[in-house]
Amino acid sequence: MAVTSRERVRLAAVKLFAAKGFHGTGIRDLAQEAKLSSASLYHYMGTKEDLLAAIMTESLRRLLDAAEQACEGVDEPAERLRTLVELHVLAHAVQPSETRVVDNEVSALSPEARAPVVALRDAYERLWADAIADGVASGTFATAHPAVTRLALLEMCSGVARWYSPRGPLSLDQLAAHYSELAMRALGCAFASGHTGAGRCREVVSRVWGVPV
Amino acid sequence: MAVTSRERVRLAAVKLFAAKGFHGTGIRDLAQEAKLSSASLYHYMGTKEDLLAAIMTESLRRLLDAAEQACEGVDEPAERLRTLVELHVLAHAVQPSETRVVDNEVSALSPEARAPVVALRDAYERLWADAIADGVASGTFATAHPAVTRLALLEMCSGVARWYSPRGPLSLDQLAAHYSELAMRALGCAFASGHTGAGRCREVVSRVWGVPV
DNA sequence: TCGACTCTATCGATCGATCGATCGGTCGTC
DNA sequence: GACGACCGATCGATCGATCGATAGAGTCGA
Repeated sequence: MAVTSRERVRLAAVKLFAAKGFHGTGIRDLAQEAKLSSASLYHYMGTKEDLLAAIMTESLRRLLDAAEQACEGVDEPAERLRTLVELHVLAHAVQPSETRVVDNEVSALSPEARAPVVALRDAYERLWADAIADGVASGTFATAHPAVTRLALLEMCSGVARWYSPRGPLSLDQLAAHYSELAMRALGCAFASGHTGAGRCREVVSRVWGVPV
Repeated sequence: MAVTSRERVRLAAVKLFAAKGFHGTGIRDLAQEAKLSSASLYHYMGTKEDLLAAIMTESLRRLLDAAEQACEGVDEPAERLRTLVELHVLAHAVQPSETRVVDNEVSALSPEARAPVVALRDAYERLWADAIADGVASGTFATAHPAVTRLALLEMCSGVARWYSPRGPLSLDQLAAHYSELAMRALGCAFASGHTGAGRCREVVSRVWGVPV
């Protein structure tokens, strides 16, 4: 069989949790989407909350790995932040459902299940914080409140998952380049040296998420 | 009585819908928060969905009115966008629950209830689109994809409701000024003429939402 | 080669709990 | 005595989850 039942359950959950929310999605909705009975679902998962937590940690784990791979050897802070922005935007554009679940359903988790998810999220945001702090320290970036700027840029980039459509006028490359330009400008770094890492981001996204970019 | 039951129901709904989502909030949760029985709730509202729709339309109506008031007589595009950004950020900072419900729970509405909400949202975004288009036309702004930039800035500003705390290091004034600066930079308009409308935004927010700013 | 046995994948039926909503009331106040 | 405010009890529906069962594929000793 090309797609296992286990994979169908996961895909169904990502799709429905993103579209209707965790609490808005019933076990029977999940079963119908995965073409299984509601009882069979429990052969592949623990509780509904376990399923959500697994999706979130796996998705964040992938994003964190991808970001670390893409940044490897990129020392110049502006270049590193460009890479982070482009990777984030590409990930949110090619996996909007997954990223929407991660971004919107954290509050549906119990405190115990939430902790590891928040830890992964913090580790990921640390990459952004370090790149911005390095850029500020070296004089490349000029921003009065680096932490606020980081949050603003992250929210800006995550928003892509809420509206981007591949049928729209922008290609993924154009989208990533535009956001990277917005971020550089916001950081007072409009005339940064030529950016050469876009291809590497595409390659990492393609490999980590297994989709053509 | 200082606070009517009707107001308590509304406040309870905003608080709980923002914290746990529409589907994650039960009628009994609402009743407990509003200090009423679940039966009495229905003396003040229609269905649970009616309550959500009323909160969303009222909240968006207020935001749209406030934006129109704040922009009245502001002709210079950069100045107009600054005003919109500051108003949006202030509104999201002082009313995070309301704005989170508006931003996150649209998909919980049935198509019939959703239409007027989306129409209001579109009218509001039109103000942003016009300001950006005017600025691009007059050469004040430089952006390759105005529509994408508008979405990026809107998501960036709306994100404030997800993290801002008045106990943090930034005052509301500093927050609004910083976001307005980020937006101007992103639009390639870093050296815009002195901004004088911050006081007007504070006044409008204070009046429309009835809170001290 | 053949039964006996095990394991995986799946299901219909159903559990107790909770859901949103409604009923027929009881208060106090004007 | 009419009315607005409010509630205990309860409705049918749906919730997440579990039950015992079955069909089929693989395993293994005789």
